[in-house]
Amino acid sequence: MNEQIYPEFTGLELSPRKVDYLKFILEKGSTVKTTEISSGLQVDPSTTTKTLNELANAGYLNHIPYRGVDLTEMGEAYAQFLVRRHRILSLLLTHYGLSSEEACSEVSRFEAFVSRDAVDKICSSMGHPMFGVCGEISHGKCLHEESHH
Amino acid sequence: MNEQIYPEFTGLELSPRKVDYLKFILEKGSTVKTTEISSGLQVDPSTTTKTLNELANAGYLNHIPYRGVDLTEMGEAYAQFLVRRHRILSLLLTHYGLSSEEACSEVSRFEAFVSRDAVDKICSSMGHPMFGVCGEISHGKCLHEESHH
DNA sequence: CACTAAATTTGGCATTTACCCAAATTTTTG
DNA sequence: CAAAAATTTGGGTAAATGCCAAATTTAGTG
Repeated sequence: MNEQIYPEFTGLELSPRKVDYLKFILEKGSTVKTTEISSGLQVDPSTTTKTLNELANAGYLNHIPYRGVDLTEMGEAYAQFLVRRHRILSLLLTHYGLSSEEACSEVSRFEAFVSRDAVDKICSSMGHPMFGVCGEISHGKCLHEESHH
Repeated sequence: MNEQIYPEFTGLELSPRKVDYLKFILEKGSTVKTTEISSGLQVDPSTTTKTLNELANAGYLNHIPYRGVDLTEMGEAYAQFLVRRHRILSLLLTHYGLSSEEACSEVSRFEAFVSRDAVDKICSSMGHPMFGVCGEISHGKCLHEESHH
């Protein structure tokens, strides 16, 4: 019952790279330092700082300068969707002859452009699988939505 | 036996918008005028001219100024891939609870980032379907590739 | 505790994609 | 042929990404 308090989202609000940042931060759990992200995503620290600020201004992160970032409540809910999307789509592609690695890197290229609506439909059509090729799949939101019908 | 004369391509060489241009031009067949494209893609004619020049410089189109464009041999082969990719991916999504329209517009958003490798695998895994939700599917290249194994 | 090294942030720039507007230029047409 | 329609040019803008150099802050160490 956390799902309802955030405004609707389409899943298309973030650019590809910002999606990477949020997923990375969620997967690290807790506070993350600029350097961790820079080396994780292979970009210059100054680039990281700037992107982090944008994500913070948009409400996804709390950024304490020189200290690090962590997800806001909204950022966490959103990042959970991002990870679910990644996993559902990757799993889907493995059903069509792609290896886990291929599926994963393929999906990384386009996932930012797949809507939440589509993901939810795919997810329920697959029977809300619990495991994907890159980890466990959580279904907070998509299950809720269905019961609203 | 036209498929081999072009260099390998990954399917990722064109930006999303350029993909739209090529698909549009292929579907029009024959020579296309700037205005047709502008109104078809809903952009200013000057934008169209510029994009057309870029596609021509990259070898996909012949552009005769003030007259129009048509696909080079290479451009046509490439555009055929683009259309096949669009149709295969759209068809795929309709198997997961999306309507034809949803699938089509969803795919339009991300198709430019799906590799030819992935498309070929999906295509053969689906048994090279002949019809998609937005038209007939041609399999020039993907069938050839398989026999090369 | 001062000082240097490491981490972060700022400011300045560059590139790619995409687009628009206004002003030429070319083609078409009445 | 002259006005209208179509195209192209030239000049700009904005978002997304990312690097470098310089400044700032934090941390580690005698």
